[in-house]
Amino acid sequence: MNKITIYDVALRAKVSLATVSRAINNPEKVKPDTRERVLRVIEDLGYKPNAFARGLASRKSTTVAVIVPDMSRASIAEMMNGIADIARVYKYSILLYILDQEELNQEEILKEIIAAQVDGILYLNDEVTPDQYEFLQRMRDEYRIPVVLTNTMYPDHDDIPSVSIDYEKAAYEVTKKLVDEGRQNIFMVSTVRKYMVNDLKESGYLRAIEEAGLTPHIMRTSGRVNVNTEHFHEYFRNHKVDGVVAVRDSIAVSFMNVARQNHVKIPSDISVAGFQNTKYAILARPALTCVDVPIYDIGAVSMRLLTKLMNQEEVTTPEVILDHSLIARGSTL
Amino acid sequence: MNKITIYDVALRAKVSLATVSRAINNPEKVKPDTRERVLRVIEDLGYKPNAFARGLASRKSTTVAVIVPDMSRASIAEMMNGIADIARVYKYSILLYILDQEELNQEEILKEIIAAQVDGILYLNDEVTPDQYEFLQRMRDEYRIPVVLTNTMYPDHDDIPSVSIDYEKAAYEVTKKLVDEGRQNIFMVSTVRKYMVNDLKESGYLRAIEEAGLTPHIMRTSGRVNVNTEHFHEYFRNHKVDGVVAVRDSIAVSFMNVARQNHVKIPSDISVAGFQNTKYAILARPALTCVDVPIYDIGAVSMRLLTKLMNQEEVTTPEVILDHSLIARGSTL
DNA sequence: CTGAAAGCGCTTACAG
DNA sequence: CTGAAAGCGCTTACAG
Repeated sequence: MNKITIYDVALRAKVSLATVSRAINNPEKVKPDTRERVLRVIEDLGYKPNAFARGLASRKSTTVAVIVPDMSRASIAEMMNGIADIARVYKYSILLYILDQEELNQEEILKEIIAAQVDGILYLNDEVTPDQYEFLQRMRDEYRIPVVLTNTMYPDHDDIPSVSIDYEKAAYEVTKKLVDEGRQNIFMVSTVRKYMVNDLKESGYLRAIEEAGLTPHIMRTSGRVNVNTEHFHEYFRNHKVDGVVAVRDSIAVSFMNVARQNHVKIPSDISVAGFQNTKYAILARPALTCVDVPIYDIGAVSMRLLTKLMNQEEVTTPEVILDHSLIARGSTL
Repeated sequence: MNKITIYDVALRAKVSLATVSRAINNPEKVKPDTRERVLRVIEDLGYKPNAFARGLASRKSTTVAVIVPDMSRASIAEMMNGIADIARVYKYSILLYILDQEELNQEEILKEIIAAQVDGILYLNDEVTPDQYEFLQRMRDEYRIPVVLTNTMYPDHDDIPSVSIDYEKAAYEVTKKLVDEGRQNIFMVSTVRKYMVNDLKESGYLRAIEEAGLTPHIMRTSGRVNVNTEHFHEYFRNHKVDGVVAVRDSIAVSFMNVARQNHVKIPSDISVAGFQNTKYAILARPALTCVDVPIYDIGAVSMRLLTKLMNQEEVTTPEVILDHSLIARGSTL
């Protein structure tokens, strides 16, 4: 067992525990001489402060809670990488909370997070309901825990900082691309549930469509492949379509598959574009035109922003917008 | 702030703190009468034990470390769902450790995990090097922390429990399917780095090929799409291929794309199969035949197994093998 | 710049 | 079945 305590270090370095503690946490408050001696002993003994004792005494945990919906969406995994890398740099541990769909136990999770006494919270979710936003506000106001929204935002509020791209603009740009190709019947394929970022994508789409004097068509489908396949087939029977902007790559690919089954050629008959630039887009044939979202960076930047908040540093821009780009591939002209 | 402590509860319930503690942790040691009274007060006050104080006093954290390579592989995200669901049932928190490729800081992470005093470790990684295995053995022997290998195993050792499917058998079965179709030049597309489970897949492949009196061809490529695309093109110039078993769905899909570029028809000219049954397999055209790996279950079962080990319960089978199945789709005859 | 001491909020033998 | 008390391993005013 790792029995080495701060006391062992103090004994060996011939100082008090207080000094050992300071050498670790406030090195500038210790004379360079003794500091070095202490640090050497720490090294020699392989001493590592007990996280519980430290947490109990300091009321700080150097732990952040990462709250995610379910992890099955590829983008979240990549975001986690960005978060984890930066967390390591700043020596924070990550406590993972996965929200199941029902979210019945929201109150329970709140309590858990409080009990864990995390220093900060990263909230990764496309969807932020008013309830959830209020929940996060409570976390911040009542418990003084900084919160950052990662890859999402809440409309008309900037009291909780967020890191994201300009989804409205991105959607406008992709849609505009299809308009410029001369497409007349451009559909947006969005999701049934109300996702905040998808709302933004819809607005961007609408802006481009209206600007071009075309008629908007928003089709809401499920994220699940088997469900939306059925849905798409119906569409081909009843609608004229020559352009599609899907809110996710996988939905776009799924749409292309159905289009092909209906003997529609891509991109000559229909232009298709997606969002995220995942492996789905790259592996599809034709490869999918899409908005490239810097997912890793969004994770990394939001973790960095959170560290600033946890250190009470001044944060000037509560809403960080990262750059995106449009990647043209074979699914459009 | 959440100022409610065990002391507040004791005061209100007119008992000592010891009794409150027992009512929570060893309810059977408290008279039903008082127990109920205490629990009611806990409920009323919304009391939640401070995790640090508890951890410090009990030397138990009710936290498990989940060590994962990088999260970008879809399968791991799904496994995390299984882990998280079961963890919640048994009231364990999840501390996430993401290993970067280099793993230079392995020793550092070891120390971190020790300092965090986790009660158990779940090790998710296709690859287990001798170094890493030794590291895990130390965790278990020196620090008495139970460890479970999730979706991997270490050959010829069963001292660290594992949960997985029979990859050798699965690979044998897929390969056998291609053999039964009459394919003569069946390649296995595996990865450059030595992944334990991929070794097992290779053995299964070899067994089926040898049994059929065919010549084995194992091609090792990179997991990255742009790299292996190049690689595959070369193969078409230099080899006769009529069957391919890839160690991952995405590699199989990537191979199909290159095959099509080389004017090869699937499945008439080449049968292709993959592993995992991810969304890549479902979205591909033709849809990919593959081994369905019960990824969620592997996560859930290994977490459950870990809880048993942490409670010192008897564990009879150190190597849990879950069922897999073969899903035939359009990429094979 | 350093040390002695209190205290963080629990758990757990030890008595009774 | 219950309570008093020690102790888990740190941090942090407070003195000096």
